[in-house]
Amino acid sequence: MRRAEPETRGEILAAATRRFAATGYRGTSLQDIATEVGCSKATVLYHFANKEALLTELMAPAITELQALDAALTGLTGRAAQQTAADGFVDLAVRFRREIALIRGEFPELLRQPEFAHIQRISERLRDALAGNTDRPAAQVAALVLLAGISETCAEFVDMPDAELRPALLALARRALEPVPEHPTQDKET
Amino acid sequence: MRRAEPETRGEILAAATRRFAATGYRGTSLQDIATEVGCSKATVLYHFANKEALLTELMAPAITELQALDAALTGLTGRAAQQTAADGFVDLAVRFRREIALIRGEFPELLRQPEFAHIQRISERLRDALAGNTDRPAAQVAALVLLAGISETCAEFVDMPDAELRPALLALARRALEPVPEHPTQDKET
DNA sequence: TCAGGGTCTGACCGATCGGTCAGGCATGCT
DNA sequence: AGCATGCCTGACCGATCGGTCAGACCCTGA
Repeated sequence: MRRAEPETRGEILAAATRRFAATGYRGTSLQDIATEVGCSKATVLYHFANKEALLTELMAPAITELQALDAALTGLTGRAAQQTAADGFVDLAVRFRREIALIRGEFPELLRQPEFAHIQRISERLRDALAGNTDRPAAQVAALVLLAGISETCAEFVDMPDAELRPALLALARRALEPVPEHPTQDKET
Repeated sequence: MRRAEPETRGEILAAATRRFAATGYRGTSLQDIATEVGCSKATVLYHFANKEALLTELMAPAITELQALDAALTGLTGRAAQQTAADGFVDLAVRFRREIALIRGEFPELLRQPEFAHIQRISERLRDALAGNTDRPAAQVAALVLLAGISETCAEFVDMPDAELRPALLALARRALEPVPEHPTQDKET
């Protein structure tokens, strides 16, 4: 199966995207991807060092922007952190719906691997920000429900237009988030 | 490793619960369970027909109550359906936190198997009820965010006392759910 | 004493997984 | 022509998976 142009790499990426989205990362074998492309499994491993390299390349843009959101969050507290986190996360989730769908359900498990430890930490900071940097259980619960729920919903509604999905999520987040005081922990006002 | 009393079966169930909760259903091998119990893999398969039978036995009580909630939903529409679904689902999610944690993340995949097709249908009806039986995207989005978010949150906060978790989730659900007209489909007013 | 049934096990099976490797083929440079 | 290089492949590897099976062990009842 000789190919005229060296587009194989791109085709592998595209096929991997489809298969990961359909059956998950763990549920997709290199053979599955190779079959969909129409090449051999060895060819897939010629273009990518291993299965994980495929996933990381697919997720790279999303991770970059997630880190940017995390950076934008530093220094913010209370309501400001809450709103920045909510708006920023909804935006990311909507735009990177496909990427979220790729690792659907396998998020907790993938995060446990050391390579993704920093993402784990980012998502924790995101949760704290959404909770307005409060330890109050109700705020933590609301923050986690939103984070997890928005991710899953975006993965589920891959075909809904951005213009419908985004405002619906933003409105929901505004309704759901508990208002918090401006200086939450041990607040004395500066 | 002879055992004095025939408690092996129970020990296997307990070990399976711990392992599934720690590394997921797919991420746990029969050998893992056998090692934790201190018996052979063959013994696990002597007491349970196969791996799936272990899971279904673990999930049976939760599934039964989920079906009961589904039954209580029939005939209800609009606000009544919304509130019954929200209260009922929060209650189930809180009480069966451990069971949710067992299949964490693998829900979509497990649902795809024909044995669990009826649960798939129940969760769809639950989502419709939470949305107040409306097709409006905003309502469907809110319903799915709540369903997925509450499940994940309960699985995450396994150690939070019911008395804290339940009211936090109920308050959140009440805030998050869009009010819907009483007779939603083909509505003209509002 | 012996038979039978419940419990448990090691050895084994076929399938599938991610990954390796030596080599084949086409192309383009020298 | 000869050679290097990029692309691709079949054959193969060790590991692990869920599951099977013949038989060993122990207890009980006749």
